[in-house]
Amino acid sequence: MAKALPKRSENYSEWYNEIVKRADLAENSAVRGCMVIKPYGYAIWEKMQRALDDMFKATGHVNAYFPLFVPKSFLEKEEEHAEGFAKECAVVTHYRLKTDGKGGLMVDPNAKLDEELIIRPTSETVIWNTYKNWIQSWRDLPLLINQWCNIVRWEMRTRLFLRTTEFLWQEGHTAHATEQEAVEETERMLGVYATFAEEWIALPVRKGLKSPNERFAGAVETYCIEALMQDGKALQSGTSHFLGQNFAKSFDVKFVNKENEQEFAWATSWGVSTRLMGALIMAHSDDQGLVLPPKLAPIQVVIIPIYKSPEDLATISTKVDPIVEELKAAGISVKYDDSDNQRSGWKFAEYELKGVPVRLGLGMRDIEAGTIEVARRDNLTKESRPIEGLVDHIKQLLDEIQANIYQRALAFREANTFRVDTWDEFKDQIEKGGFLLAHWDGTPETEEKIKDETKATIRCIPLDAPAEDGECVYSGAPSGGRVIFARAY
RNA sequence: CGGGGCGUAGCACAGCCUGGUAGUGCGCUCGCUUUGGGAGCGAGAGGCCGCAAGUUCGAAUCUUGCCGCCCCGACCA
Repeated sequence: MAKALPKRSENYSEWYNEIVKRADLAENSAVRGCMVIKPYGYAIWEKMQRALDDMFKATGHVNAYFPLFVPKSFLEKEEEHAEGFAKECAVVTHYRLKTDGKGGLMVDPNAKLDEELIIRPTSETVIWNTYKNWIQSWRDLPLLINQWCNIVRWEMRTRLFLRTTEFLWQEGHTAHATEQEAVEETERMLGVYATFAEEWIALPVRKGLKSPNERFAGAVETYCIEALMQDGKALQSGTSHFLGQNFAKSFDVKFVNKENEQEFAWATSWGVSTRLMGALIMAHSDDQGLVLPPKLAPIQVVIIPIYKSPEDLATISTKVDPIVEELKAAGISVKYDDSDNQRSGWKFAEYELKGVPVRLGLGMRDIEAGTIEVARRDNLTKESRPIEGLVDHIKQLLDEIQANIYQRALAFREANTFRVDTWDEFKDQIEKGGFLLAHWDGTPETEEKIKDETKATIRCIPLDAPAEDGECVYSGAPSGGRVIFARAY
């Protein structure tokens, strides 16, 4: 018997790593900090990409592609941006190798680049350098572009999907004629991310603003969605930045407005990454493995035959084939696993590990009775029901599972969101995890001290927070509303 | 870059302290029996014990150096 997964409650981090590995999502590569996304994991990512891309298109965006390399001089143009990213950049300094005469290779010292190239940690600079040529008049605006690509951030420590040296993401970069339009775009895309998280990943998120400390380097305002994982830690799942005119000024992107005046363009940028895969895994999975929301499952329904002889299998297959066809015709992705190299019990466990939302089991006993076994991954229940009307039932069931895992995650978050009013309560509760709603005096100093003492950061200032007078949980200074504190990934 | 740990079969590990023929489980191959929740029994195949030097009659084991990986911190989506 294969080794059981570590228990979620005992060693969350090991449990997470095992699921990633055993469900065939990804593995560490031989390259430092980089990950190999395996076909099954990539299939889920592709579904995310497709859904997001449709949402971007529906909001007027188009895709394009910009270079991987950022000349150093580009990166240094926006001062805060440069400072924020300087510490985590991979730098290309040479363009050629040569043989060293001992069977190895060495960097050719004669092939030093005049200007170093940074492997993009994000593309604001390359893109705004290009936008300079694309934007002349208010008629060129808004410019609504997205790119799907890889980026590199040289982090000290990495974790599969949550933080890898290289990762996949999309980054939207838009230019607008007015501040208001840009702010609206920033908020619109935050809304798109929240909708995607909730409707597709079944992940409830809190929308909010980052505190100045946590703001994106070079942004005027950073909006984010924050989710709560099952171990009580927060995961920043997407960000949308209002960049003001910072990049337009740095890259001299001016347009002539309707009043015939020169004006700097207003910018936004927004991104989500393969980190969403980490969110998906951590939010829903259990001690049996991954739990996939039906909308993102590469295989929504798996059918497993239970048989003793090849003759039985043939009989079962005759019964299964039309079911497969009907499910496909209904737009449901289905796999009939009639492979003969594993026993049915093994297959049950395997597809549970991989998070397949619905499993159908069909054996000779069912054939005599005209029934089929329907098992749900989300709550691990199963029932025997007539084959009659199966497809409609499954359609409904998939919707129900999607809704159920969302509700479950929401209930978890609500049960782990606490209003905290004293510093003692704060210190006590932060050890147990969860979102802490507390008053904050609005100063970076207080935020920093809280972080030093408890490792908790302000995840966001919620957009829907009601105004509420109170006293800062740390300093006692007056505060106009509660913010969300948590320990974060 | 600091603090800890680990490199032995495809994978997970024991053996090391106290030097003496290379082990276990999973997986793999073959056979028989099984098959409604990760099958059982039997027989096999598979190793430069991370690399290098040293000590010794003899090193997986002791010593030194190097390389690699993991965990914890600093960094961070």
